[in-house]
Amino acid sequence: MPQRQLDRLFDYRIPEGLLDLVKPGCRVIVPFGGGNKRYESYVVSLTDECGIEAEKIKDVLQVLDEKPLLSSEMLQLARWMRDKYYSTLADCIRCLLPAGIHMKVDEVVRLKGPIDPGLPLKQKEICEYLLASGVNGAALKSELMNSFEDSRASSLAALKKKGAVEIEYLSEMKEMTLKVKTIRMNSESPALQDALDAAQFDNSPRSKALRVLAGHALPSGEGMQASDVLELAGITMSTLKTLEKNGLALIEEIEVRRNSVYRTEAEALPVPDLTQEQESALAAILESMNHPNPKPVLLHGVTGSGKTELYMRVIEETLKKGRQAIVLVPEISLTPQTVNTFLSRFGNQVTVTHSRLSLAERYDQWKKARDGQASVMIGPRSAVFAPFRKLGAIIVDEEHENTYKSETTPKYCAKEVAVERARLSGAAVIFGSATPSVSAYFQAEKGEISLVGMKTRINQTLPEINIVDMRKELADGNRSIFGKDLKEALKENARLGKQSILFLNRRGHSTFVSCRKCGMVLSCDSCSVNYTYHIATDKLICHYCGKTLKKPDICPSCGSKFIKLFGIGTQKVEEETRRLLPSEEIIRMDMDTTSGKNGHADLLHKFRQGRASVLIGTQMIAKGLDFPNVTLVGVMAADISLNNGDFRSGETTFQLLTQVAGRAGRADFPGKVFIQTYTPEHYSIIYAKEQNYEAFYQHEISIRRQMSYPPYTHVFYIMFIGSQEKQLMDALYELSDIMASYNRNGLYEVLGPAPAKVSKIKNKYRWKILIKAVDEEKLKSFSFYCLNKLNARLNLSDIYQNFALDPNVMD
DNA sequence: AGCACGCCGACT
DNA sequence: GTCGGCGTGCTC
Repeated sequence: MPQRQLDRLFDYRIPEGLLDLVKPGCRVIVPFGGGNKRYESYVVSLTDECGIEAEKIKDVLQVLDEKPLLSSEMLQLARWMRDKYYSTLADCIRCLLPAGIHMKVDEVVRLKGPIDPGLPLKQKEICEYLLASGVNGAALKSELMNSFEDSRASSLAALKKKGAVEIEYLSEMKEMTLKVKTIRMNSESPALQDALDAAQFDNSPRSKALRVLAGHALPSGEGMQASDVLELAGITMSTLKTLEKNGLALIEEIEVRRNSVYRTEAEALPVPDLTQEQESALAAILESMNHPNPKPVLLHGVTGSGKTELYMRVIEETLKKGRQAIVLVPEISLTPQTVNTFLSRFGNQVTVTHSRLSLAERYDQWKKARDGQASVMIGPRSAVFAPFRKLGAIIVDEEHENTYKSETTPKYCAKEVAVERARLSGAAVIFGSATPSVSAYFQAEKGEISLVGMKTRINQTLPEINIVDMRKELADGNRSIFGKDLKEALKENARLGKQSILFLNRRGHSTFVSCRKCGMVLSCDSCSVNYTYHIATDKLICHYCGKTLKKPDICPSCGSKFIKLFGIGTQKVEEETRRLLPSEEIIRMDMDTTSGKNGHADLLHKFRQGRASVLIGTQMIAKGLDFPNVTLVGVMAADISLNNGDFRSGETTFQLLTQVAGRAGRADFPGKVFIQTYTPEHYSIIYAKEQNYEAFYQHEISIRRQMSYPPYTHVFYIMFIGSQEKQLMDALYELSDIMASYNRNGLYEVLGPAPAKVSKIKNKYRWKILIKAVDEEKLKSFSFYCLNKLNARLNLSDIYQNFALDPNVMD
């Protein structure tokens, strides 16, 4: 059961007939609780004795698996995850298994005889419903309960007690398909045109929904994924349901077809010879792999140094030893080209998972790994759970990417899981990146992981990188979003028939405040984090400590009135680019233009084919893409990612700019990069220009030390969610008092309470407290000690309490 | 979290 | 008396 209060093991008796079938790692169905409700559950271990009175113990009812789904190693991994990520064992086990194998146990209510006319009204209504809508007087409990306005739980219980109805359980495999809700406009509806016209003029959820639908309508009349519409329009499902009710739209459940993109025969690629540098890097990796419990390796190889070829060699070695390998990649770089590289070398030993596989296909891949039909699994973070028997190596490509942290419970980090899993099975872990995360490099410095470096580019020249000081452009009277040089370069590139990419690394909705004259960015003095502007309240808020202030009208540093909110979006860039290059084809790629099934891939394909000369987009076009004809890259506003209100902003900016620089120009055509910024002296920008990781790291790590940020400290994150804001605040202020009183020697720094970045979701308020400390274990025990005190003092049963250690996003 | 049990007011 | 509303505590 995924509830914290129930997160323990329960003992069951195995009836005679099932004795041989129940094995650790199998799923069984057991009765649970007073009502003996049936649950799918996992057998963790078998024993002859337990400390429970014999009469309390119930029987296992059914065994669901012939072969265990979980090895003892995986069970151990699940237990480790529970402790590490404050989750329940059941949630962790579920996370290790492929989605779609789970059993659904339907509860059916059956009427046992004629209806007693003397029954109270509510109970009689239940019986009448069963008689009228049920099959042979039986109906699904969920449907029964939903057909009444009020709650009938106690009435049903009364009927059960009297023996007027009984509950039966039907277990069946969930259908092994992925169904997706889609919505499309109902072109038959006479009211549709009027509704669309009216939708142009306001911002009601309904109008936003209609605009999104109209904007993405396909001639084929195919529907859009409902989840995409919700995201694009910023609305909820109920709005769409209303549209359907009014006959303006149709909602359908559509089955995701079996996707065979990666089933194609791999094109044979030549096996390249290793360079001197690759040879010695490989030797170093293999040498460290030969230890019985190898230390993880950080492979720091500049862009184009041939990391992938090294991965292949490591996998070859692993397979030779009769062991298996996992390759983790960010979902976005899981392109057919990447996959083809592995397929061409390892053929049908390779299996690939990705988010667009149907549930059945994911299950197939999972079984292949378990049953030894595949030896190499490539996939995003969840591939770290591939059920190999003798795992030999886990490779984590683009180790610095934040996609390795899961945002749903259990909030695991695939990199951490990889290390633990490798420890359990004596496998090697290789982290690869051109711009390693500060934390990984820090671990390498401390000797916790071994560092292997590759500094030479094969077949690649570094583009010319120019930093454009936008303050100077403004002083020179240039108010355009393009600096002079970038403008000229864009025109020149178009004239030469070459392609250009423009980046606007803008993330999230909130924006920062900066002075266009002196470049000063308003930041909180107690957290050294930039203030975030909230349009709803017209105030600046520090997301770490919660300090709030009014937006100033003049710059506190130089007194100029050019103080400005930074919020240019990709649309604005597109508009200006069209004005600059009226005869060129331009593609804009962002959340608004890539919603469809293949929106992303289609636009990239179009650009690759040369059917457009400028590509404008957000981060999504920065990662792992390689366009040979692109010779110019412009970063429109490097400051946006530099000032996103997170202590990692320097790191992410450096990584992004370094990646971007790698996009321009390959061997034959040297490229040009323009980085536009209001803070050209920022170390992230300067070192990215120099492509000097080492210098960047030294600078960054010294700031982390000074400011006590990770990796020098750990941050424990507590979020309370509830419908009464005052109750949340009171509870968290109480918690912060408790923490203050136990924090006599100042080992822990308590920040907050503060509202979460998204302070209200679905009418539930969200407030948080952050605690910083050097020692991870002490931090955890201190936090939980104080939380226990708080829970003993106040009744917080209607508050949802959420915890995370060093989370990816501090929302 | 569910769900039963148990204690209390409203209504036949 | 009996029904059903809600608070409390248990679940092998």
